[in-house]
Amino acid sequence: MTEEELLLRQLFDEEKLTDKQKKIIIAAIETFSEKGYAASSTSEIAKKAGVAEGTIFRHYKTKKDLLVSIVAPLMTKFIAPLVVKDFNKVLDREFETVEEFLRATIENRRDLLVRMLPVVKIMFQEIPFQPELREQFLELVVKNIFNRVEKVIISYQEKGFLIEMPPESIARFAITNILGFLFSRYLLFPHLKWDDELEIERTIQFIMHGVGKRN
Amino acid sequence: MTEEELLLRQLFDEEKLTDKQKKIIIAAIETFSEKGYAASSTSEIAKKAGVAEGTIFRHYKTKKDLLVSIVAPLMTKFIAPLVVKDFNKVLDREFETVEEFLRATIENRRDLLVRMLPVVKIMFQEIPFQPELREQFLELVVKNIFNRVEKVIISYQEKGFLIEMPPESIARFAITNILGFLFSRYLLFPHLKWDDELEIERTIQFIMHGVGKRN
Amino acid sequence: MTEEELLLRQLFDEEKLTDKQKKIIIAAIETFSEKGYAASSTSEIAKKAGVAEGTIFRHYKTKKDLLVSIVAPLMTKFIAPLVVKDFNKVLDREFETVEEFLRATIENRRDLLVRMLPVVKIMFQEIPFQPELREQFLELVVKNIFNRVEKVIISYQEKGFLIEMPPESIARFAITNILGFLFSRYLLFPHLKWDDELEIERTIQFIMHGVGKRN
Amino acid sequence: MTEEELLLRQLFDEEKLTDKQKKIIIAAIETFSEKGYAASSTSEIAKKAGVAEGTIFRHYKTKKDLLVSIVAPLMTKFIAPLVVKDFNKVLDREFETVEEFLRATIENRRDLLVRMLPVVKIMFQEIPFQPELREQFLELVVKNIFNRVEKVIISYQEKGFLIEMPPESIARFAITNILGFLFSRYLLFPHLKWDDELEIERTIQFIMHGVGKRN
DNA sequence: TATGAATGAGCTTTCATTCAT
DNA sequence: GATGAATGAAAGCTCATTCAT
Repeated sequence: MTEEELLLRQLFDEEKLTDKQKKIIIAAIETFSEKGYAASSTSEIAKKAGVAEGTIFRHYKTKKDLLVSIVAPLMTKFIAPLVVKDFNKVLDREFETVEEFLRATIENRRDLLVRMLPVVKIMFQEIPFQPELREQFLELVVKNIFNRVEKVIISYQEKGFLIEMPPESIARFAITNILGFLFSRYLLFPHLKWDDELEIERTIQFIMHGVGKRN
Repeated sequence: MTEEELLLRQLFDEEKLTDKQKKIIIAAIETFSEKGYAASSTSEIAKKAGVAEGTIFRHYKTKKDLLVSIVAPLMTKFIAPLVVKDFNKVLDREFETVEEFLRATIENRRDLLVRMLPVVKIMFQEIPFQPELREQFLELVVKNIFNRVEKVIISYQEKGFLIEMPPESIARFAITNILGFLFSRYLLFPHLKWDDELEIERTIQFIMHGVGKRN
Repeated sequence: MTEEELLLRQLFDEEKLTDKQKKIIIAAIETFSEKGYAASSTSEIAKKAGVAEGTIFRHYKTKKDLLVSIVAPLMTKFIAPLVVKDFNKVLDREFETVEEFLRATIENRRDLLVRMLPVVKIMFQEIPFQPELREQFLELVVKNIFNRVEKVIISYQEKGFLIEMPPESIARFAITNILGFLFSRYLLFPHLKWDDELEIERTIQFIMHGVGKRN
Repeated sequence: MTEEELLLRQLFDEEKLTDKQKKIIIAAIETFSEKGYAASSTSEIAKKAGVAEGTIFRHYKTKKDLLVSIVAPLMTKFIAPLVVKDFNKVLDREFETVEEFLRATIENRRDLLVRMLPVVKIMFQEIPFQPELREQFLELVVKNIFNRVEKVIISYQEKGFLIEMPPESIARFAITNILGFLFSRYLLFPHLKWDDELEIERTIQFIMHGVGKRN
């Protein structure tokens, strides 16, 4: 059992899901992620999950309900915690540079993030079309993350490691560049050859120093 | 007739499309952009275009053909030129700073880009699911743009305005941050309040100097 | 319930078909036989069968699949056995003339054959256009029947009742003339008046003695 | 230009058809023959004929009209004459055997018949479904041919070459066996290996003497 | 006369959803 | 709870036919 499946099962246990429900969710994640929500059929998901078509509708009133039931709890319980996990520790440590913080943050979470990419992919694919998800995303993820991240940023600004730009802008740039790398790497052009360590290092360097030459 | 429609019509004239074909394309862009490709029905597009459903299939053998016929020529004829337009002029000018170049590049094109956002949205929504589009995108847009952008970057590197990072990485960061802003601004959170000029300025500043403090 | 339907139901039971599937097959046979495969619509078949159109496609992936599913098993289970049924008995009997054998063979089977004519009609209508059916027909019917018929012919040749022509040619002539009568009678010109018994007798006479006068 | 095309063109000239009409008819024969009438589309015929779709409907009000326009004149002007051609000569000649008559009749016409098989195929495919064609066939071909053939048969009966069976029955058997051979050979199993001369000889022998042994 | 874009009815097929078992 | 046959609306697509040019 992979770490990802473990994580999902943890989640399942909290929700007290039956065995069939778990299989349905795993199959749905795989299918939605590969083909997109609209192009996925419930019959295909049922087949992949090894359950009857009717079983899906016993647990989820509609197909959209299945989508929301997958993405919503993962937004609350998984993605937000993933990003802000251990930030308190970081905040307590002294003399740490921002570079080290970023490196630790990215590297610690990269593997897991990669494994969760199917769900992330679904999330970003569907947010433009599902107002329900968009609002949940704003409420649960964006606000949550930005709040926590801003605190870290302010702390580093106070230590003189970061410029005086508004914390939410710094947060946006940091997140944009991390996600920008991950999206190029795993969603848009997974077939190209990538030197992951080097790209991460460059991303950190870029976030910190930009590309303008200091004279 | 909006400027966007004008632009489309320019494009149409080059392709010598009939009146109905133009209406179909406009309706398809609108529908695909609003609902995504898979969730759009040809009957809805036909209705919106004011033509019979059969007319769509007279011009485009399949629904996917319609998608590709919309996105592909816009990739070749519009998006790539849009990004690299006037780069030669820029390259000729002396004493110009990178900041000014970025500002000119972004501001010149922003309005148009915003109007073309429906197509851009379709492009990025469908690239993960349509290998055909992904390859065309790599071939027509990525290579084309990166080639041109790299020349500009090298020229600025020679003038001592940019650090010695590989040009394609600098290009990736610049594009990531510009698109990152535009996506947040227009696709993900169009409902939030934005101070566009300020955000553009900050994006430029960020690209140039990062967020690390110079001691 | 007619004898034909009884026969079909026998067949159905072996295949363990649901009630709706049986209705679909009966309706399909009727429709294909009346209008030909290509001119029959699935919606008409569904209406005639009293099921929803979707039900047809739940059981038969495509319309062609429905055609093949009707014709193929009837070729294996019905037509070949029909023709060669009881041949062993015939082979065991002594002193029987070929005329009596032909008369028994034709008369025994004529009623049933007439009732199965819809399926036979479909078979012969579609064999020129469906390579799949043609191959199945060759494999299941032609080889099977010719093998058995040849044995009978050789047995009668040994008894001195038949000339020394190759058995497969004799078989071909016999079958041609029997089918030729049945086709003229039931497919091409069913509206003409026919004296069936007389025509059968003449057919037998013709097969045995030809039309040349013995001097 | 093959003999078949020559024949068609002869026919065309009598009907004073335009060049496009001829092309349409040739294309329609080819398509109907390959796929059957219902499975052939007018657009495919138009493409094959090198004319616009509209052109077909300028000359033939409906698709069925095109079918009838092809089959009907060929029934009157071609098939009936083909079968009964030169019968008068035959009737005049003395001492000719039936075998020689059949051999001459079959062999003389076989090549041409083979080339006309597409039309013959269409005719027999569609007669069961098109009452119009069936009536024309009965009127133009069956009666015509049977009349002429019967005269020949009676003549040979008078000469003592044929048994006293009703002429129309003798005609039916002869035609059945000739067509039976040609259908097996060219429509049902064209892929098998055939020794044409031998089969024709056997067919003649069979028609004359049957398969019963003379003791 | 010939064209071919346009039509819309109708085709085959898919699919989310229901419900008797 | 679980099933899967059945549904029927709607999907993508085809095609004979029309008509302005």
